[in-house]
This record gives sequence, structure tokens and C-alpha cells, in this order.
Amino acid sequence: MPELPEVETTRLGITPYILGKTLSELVVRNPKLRWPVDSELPQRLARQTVHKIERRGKYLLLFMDSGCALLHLGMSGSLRITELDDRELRPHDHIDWQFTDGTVLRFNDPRRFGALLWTEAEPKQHELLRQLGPEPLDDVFDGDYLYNTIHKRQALIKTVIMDSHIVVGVGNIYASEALFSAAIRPDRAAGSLNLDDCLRLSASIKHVLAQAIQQGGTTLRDFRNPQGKPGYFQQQLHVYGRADQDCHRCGGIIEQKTIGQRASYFCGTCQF
DNA sequence: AGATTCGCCTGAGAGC
DNA sequence: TGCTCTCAGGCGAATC
Repeated sequence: MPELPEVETTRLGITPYILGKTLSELVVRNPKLRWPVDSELPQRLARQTVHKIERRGKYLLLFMDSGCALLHLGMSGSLRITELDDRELRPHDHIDWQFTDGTVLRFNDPRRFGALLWTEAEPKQHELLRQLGPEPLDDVFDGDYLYNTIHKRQALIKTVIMDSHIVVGVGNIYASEALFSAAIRPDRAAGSLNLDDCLRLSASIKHVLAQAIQQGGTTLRDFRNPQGKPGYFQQQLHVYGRADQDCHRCGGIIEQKTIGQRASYFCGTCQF
């Protein structure tokens, strides 16, 4: 389930293989993703070159000659690098980016919550990106920002830090981990956090995400980087998926609770 | 406006 | 073995 670190790992993984390369053909085997892939996209993209690959939140931005492709992995999507003579399609290999040198970027997405969109305008003005909050690793995301943004909110803090309008890229796994790291219970009202709480929490979010990127992301079931290697961050998860196990910090028992219809994990002893 | 719920999907795992 | 049921989850849309 790709969150920001997995998307960033993917970006870093594909960049050396496709940057500066020219697309010979975009093959769309199944256009039925979260939004249908524009049937004219293959024709439009043919012979265009990849000039830059950026990330905004969990969106990958592939800057081409006449516009920008927005790629979202949803929750089960992945990209892998292969070659044109690789005829062994796996189930759910929906899209191939075939480049003139024989390199293929292959998009696989069993649950089809992912997306491939195209914009010829400034991509950050795109409907889906315009509303997004700051990048968690940017300096503008800090304790002051967090406090000012959430101190009147009644919603639960875990729900709020997962809201992409507040800050992008914090999914279910890292939300639990960051709150553990900051010693804040996930079911506190966001507005009950004081400035010091917000300083710790913003720092924890940055720390957890940066660590996860460094480890190549988290592999729970099936995440692989574009070269097929798993991530290693799951080896240092403190609470996620550890219900009834002992707390690494205080020896208490990790609890599981549904918050905002999502499984949440925390230590009731050392998170307040 | 903010909070909450829904819907899109399929694979994995549990239970029978 | 094989069927059915439940759960997982990003996030926009719809609803309260």
C-alpha cells in the first residue's frame, strides 16, 4: 500500500531508467482505473520525451514535451522496470510505457484505485493537486503551521494528519507510527494539542517518513520497488499491525482501535 | 465549513 | 478442497 515513502522510492527507482527517454508507445490494456484513462492518450504521448519526474503528495508527475502525466498508485499499484522482449505479463499489468531504447515502465494495479491523467497546463494547478496541503518534508510544514491549522478542529488527530488538505502523504501506517513517536494518542481531538504537541508531532512525521524513504519504504504484503526489491521499514514499525504485542518503549500492550473506519494502533500507556 | 460516510476494486485470510 | 464472508485501504464525492 503505497504511501509517500513508497511513492518516493518508486520515483527514485524509475528515474534513472526513463529520464530523458522517448516514448515509442503507450500501451493501455485496461483503461478502467479510478478514472478511465483517456483513449486518446497513447496517440498524444507517442514520441514524447520524459524531461523531469517529480512527486507531489502521492502523485508522480512525469513532465513530457507537451504536458504532464499524473500517475497515482492508489493502494495496490506499482511500477516496475522491464524490457520490450519481456512478454510475460502478470495479472493486472494494465499499462506499459514503451521507450525507443526497449525500456518498459509497466504499471500493475490489482485493485485499480490508481490513476493516469494528463494535463497540458501547469500540473500544480490541476484540480487534484491544487487543493493539497504542504509536503511533510518541506520547511513550511512545522509545529507552528500544524498548530495554527488544527487547533480549532474537533476531528481526531489521526484523521486530521491523514487529511491531504492539511498535509500530504501521511497514510494509515505512518500516521500510527508518527503519533507513537510523538507520544500522542490517535484518538485525541486535534484541537486539544498544544503548540508543543504540534512541534513534536510535525517533527515525528518528518522523521518517520524520512526514515522510511531511507529504508526503501514498507513492504507489508506486496510492495516492491521498480527493480523488484522490497522495502525494509516494516522491520522498525513500532505499533502498526502489532496489536496485543509489547510496546517497544514502555513494555505496555499495543492496542488496536478503529478510528475514522481505519485500523489504528497505539500504546495506551505511553501515548497521551 | 467541518465532520462523517460511501464507493470504487480484488486478493488474502478466516471460517465452515 | 472449495466456497463464502470479511477486511484492507487512498481519496474524491456525497451527505449530514
